[in-house]
Amino acid sequence: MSALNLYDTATREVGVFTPLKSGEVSIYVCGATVQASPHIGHIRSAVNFDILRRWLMHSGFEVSFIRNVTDIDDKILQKAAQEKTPWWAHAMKYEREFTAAFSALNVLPPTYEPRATGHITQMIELMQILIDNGSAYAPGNGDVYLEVRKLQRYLVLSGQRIDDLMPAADTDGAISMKRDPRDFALWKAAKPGEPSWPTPWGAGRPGWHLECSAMAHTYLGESFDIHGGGLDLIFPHHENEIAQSEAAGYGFAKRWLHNAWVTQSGEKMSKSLGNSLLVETILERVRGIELRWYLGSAHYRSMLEYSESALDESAVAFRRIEAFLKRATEMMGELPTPIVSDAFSAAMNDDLAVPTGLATISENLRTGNQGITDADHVVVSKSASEIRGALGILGCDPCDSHFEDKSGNDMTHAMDGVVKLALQERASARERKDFKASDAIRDGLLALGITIEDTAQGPRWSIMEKS
RNA sequence: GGUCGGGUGGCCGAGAGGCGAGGCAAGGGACUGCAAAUCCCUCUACACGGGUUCAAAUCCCGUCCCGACCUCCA
Repeated sequence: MSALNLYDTATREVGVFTPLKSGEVSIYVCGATVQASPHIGHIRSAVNFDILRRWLMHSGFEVSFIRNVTDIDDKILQKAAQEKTPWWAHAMKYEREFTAAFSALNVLPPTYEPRATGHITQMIELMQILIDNGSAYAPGNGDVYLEVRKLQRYLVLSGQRIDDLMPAADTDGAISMKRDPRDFALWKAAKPGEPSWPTPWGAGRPGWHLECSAMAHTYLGESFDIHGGGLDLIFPHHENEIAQSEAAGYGFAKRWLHNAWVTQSGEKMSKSLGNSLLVETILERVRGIELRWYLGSAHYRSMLEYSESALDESAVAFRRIEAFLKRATEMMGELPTPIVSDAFSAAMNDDLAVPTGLATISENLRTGNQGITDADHVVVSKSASEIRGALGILGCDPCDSHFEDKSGNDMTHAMDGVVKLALQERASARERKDFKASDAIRDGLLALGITIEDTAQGPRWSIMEKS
């Protein structure tokens, strides 16, 4: 089997992935700033990195997966003030929404999920190092800045030059205490009424995502394998993380992965544009597993142009796969064992080429369906196993216990009996060629959301999924 | 202005020098009492103009168009 190749934003090239420690992979992904409800763009990012994680685990790696929660920032304070709720209550509310959305989409919980507010000590330690070695300065107004002109390297991810950057909007001309307008805040002095934590340089709160540098260091060490996040974090968020960490002498991330957006009419989904689609809203239309299938089906570096028809089409395609697995299971009398095929592996090893991987599912689906028609157990078993194996990597295995109905009032058995009684009536009507009566039964069941299919092995019924 | 992506059939979406991924839709067919489900067949493409090459969707040059980032967006 071929080795895993991954893209690296820093080099803009796909190359062989070799972890720092053999057999182990450390990943830090920028999670949510919990200031509002999650939209499908946020969750796409989580799904993409979850697929990476599952693939690494399948490939035999021990994966440490850290995904942070930024629970203190300007927008959280601003929105909490608008809603007249304490900032921490605001943050917690949305953190729960994110957690619920992750769970609904079968995103594995991270190995650890550190919150910014729980790591102020580590941030102070980091700032102390940066001030001591001359990389950062505290001009006395309570802020702490990183001096970008002193950095050995800066803007290595975005490939820009400091002098090409547009003047920063936050410099406020003469008021600025910065040595250079491009210097950025590691720590921000508290304004009256704002929450703050004491430091040697004054009370305040984290600046440019200092928490990510501090927490990555705390849980993954000075160097780690992969840092992930959305495309829009490249600059300035990730550039600043690199600057803060490298100035402290850390090796930091060896590889950078960035996922592309979900767009609408070609435009990025964002709250400011008013075109964001909340996960909650979409889940009224399709099931979590279907939304995940949709979000995961595009290559992670490609924009995913959202439309209702594309979502619906994708859900229908997924149900076809599900229906096959169900029929295959009925035919074989047991769940197919998941097997990851060589073709699917090759696709995943090529920078997680999910779309190419999906082609292998389509091919298996076709041969598998033919196998059912031919009652060929060997063919059906192989196809079903390979499909299940691929779906498992994508986090969309319908047999995954995560997607089981946990309501506890499973009426399937009773229902099966009732429907079979109706089907017996229909069968006898068909025997006496009373198709009017037999169709009436079928239509009646259909009206209740139960579809009937006549197969060589007799009729089978299923409940239509919501759509 | 700087930086980075992208333009592939009716639609979605891979590929990155030579064998036309795959899906959806459409049309035809098989199966069926009719359906449904399933299978088979058919169709169409690489934004534009040059160039390199035996061979270009793929490499080079130029043009047009779209998008993103440029100090707190996934």
